[in-house]
Amino acid sequence: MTEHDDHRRPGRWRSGAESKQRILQTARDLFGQHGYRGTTVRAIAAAAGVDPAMVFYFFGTKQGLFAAAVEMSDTVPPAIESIFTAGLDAIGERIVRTLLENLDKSDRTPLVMLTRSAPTDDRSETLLREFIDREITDRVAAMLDAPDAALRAGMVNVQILGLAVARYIVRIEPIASSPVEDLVSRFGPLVQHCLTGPTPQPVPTPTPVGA
Amino acid sequence: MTEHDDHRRPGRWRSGAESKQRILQTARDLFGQHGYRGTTVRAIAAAAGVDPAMVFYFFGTKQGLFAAAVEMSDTVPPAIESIFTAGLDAIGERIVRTLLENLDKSDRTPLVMLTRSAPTDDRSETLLREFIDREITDRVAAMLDAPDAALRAGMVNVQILGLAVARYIVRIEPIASSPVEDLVSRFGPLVQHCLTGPTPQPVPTPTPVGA
DNA sequence: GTCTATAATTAGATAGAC
DNA sequence: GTCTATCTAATTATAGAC
Repeated sequence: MTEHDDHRRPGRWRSGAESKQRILQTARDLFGQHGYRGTTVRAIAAAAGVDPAMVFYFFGTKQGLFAAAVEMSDTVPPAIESIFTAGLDAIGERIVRTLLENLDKSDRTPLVMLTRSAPTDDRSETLLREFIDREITDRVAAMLDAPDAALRAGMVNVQILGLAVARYIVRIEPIASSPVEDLVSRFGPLVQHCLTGPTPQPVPTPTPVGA
Repeated sequence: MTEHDDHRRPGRWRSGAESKQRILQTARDLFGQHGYRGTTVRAIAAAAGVDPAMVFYFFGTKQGLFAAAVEMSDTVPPAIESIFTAGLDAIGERIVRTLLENLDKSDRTPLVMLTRSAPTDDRSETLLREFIDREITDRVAAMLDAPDAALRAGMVNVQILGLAVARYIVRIEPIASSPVEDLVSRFGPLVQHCLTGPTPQPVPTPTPVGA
């Protein structure tokens, strides 16, 4: 809804590419709000102001549309790069801030779309796993040379997923409506500790069972 | 599948309650695996070995069945109590261990069912929010007298949700297949720090923007 | 490129026999 | 209580006119 190029060029560009873009944009919105199974092609078509048949004309199947909507990476890439090029110092803060700032301004981001879709759609589950591995785990693990690099990166994934789910999917308070900076000052150090903190002892307190 | 009372009492108990229980059990399994929208009444009936019509006979609607399956709290209650009755000491460990142990032995727990269903079903989203508030946030916040008690409890929610999603929904490695004790020794102190750690400064490093 | 059918399938839900 | 048959509505997807 934000920045629509509504000046329809009369001649050039045959005019079909415009509909395709509107469909994609709308698809990202709805998939991001209701997930894969919760979003119908008809709903997307209606919201985009086109005929349902056009969706299939452009993207073949619903899955094809979803795939196109997911890999449209017009938001994250440039921001993500700057996280890792600055080294391990204060990287926790940068991860949290970048995550929240990107997700706050548009919940039609791949991370949200996939997180909403994964629970009911097997293909989305795989896509989300791959997305997280490629975009986060691999980069984070590559910066560490500790033997437990994978586990530490996994802990960061837990923070990111937990934050995304609590703030954007389930909307739990006060996480859902806290200012970005508040969450950065809380979760930044936490993420930093996951990556560069000391390795904990196996079981400090065995916690005796029973009464 | 674990403990089925298969000795069908000939006369007493009319014999209908048995089917009802089988349906409920199966419903928890499937809702926990595929979420609300990803599970059909017919699939539940088939897996339970009964006719689809019986499901509606007992529970009226699909939503009714889901509600009944969710509020069947046969797993968590006793374990949850012991977490909070032992005070703030090592509570992080207890929270993480209890969570993982309960979820590991049956992913048909309310937490998983709701977390799988919430992203595509509005009613489940609300139910999950209420469940978390009632079962976790309120109890945790009540133990703290700090002014930021709500935020700290929210941070614990992020840990729990992130752990649940990463391990049971999206199955991200190495979180998905790490032994419980490994995760306890990692996330226990983390959760503890969320609750009893020092309050962080607003913005330690303002992170200058641009090049 | 765009739209009007319409096919093929599937899901939730009901009526009524047994 | 249990099952057969069925209704209704919605969905993905296709064929073909314009």
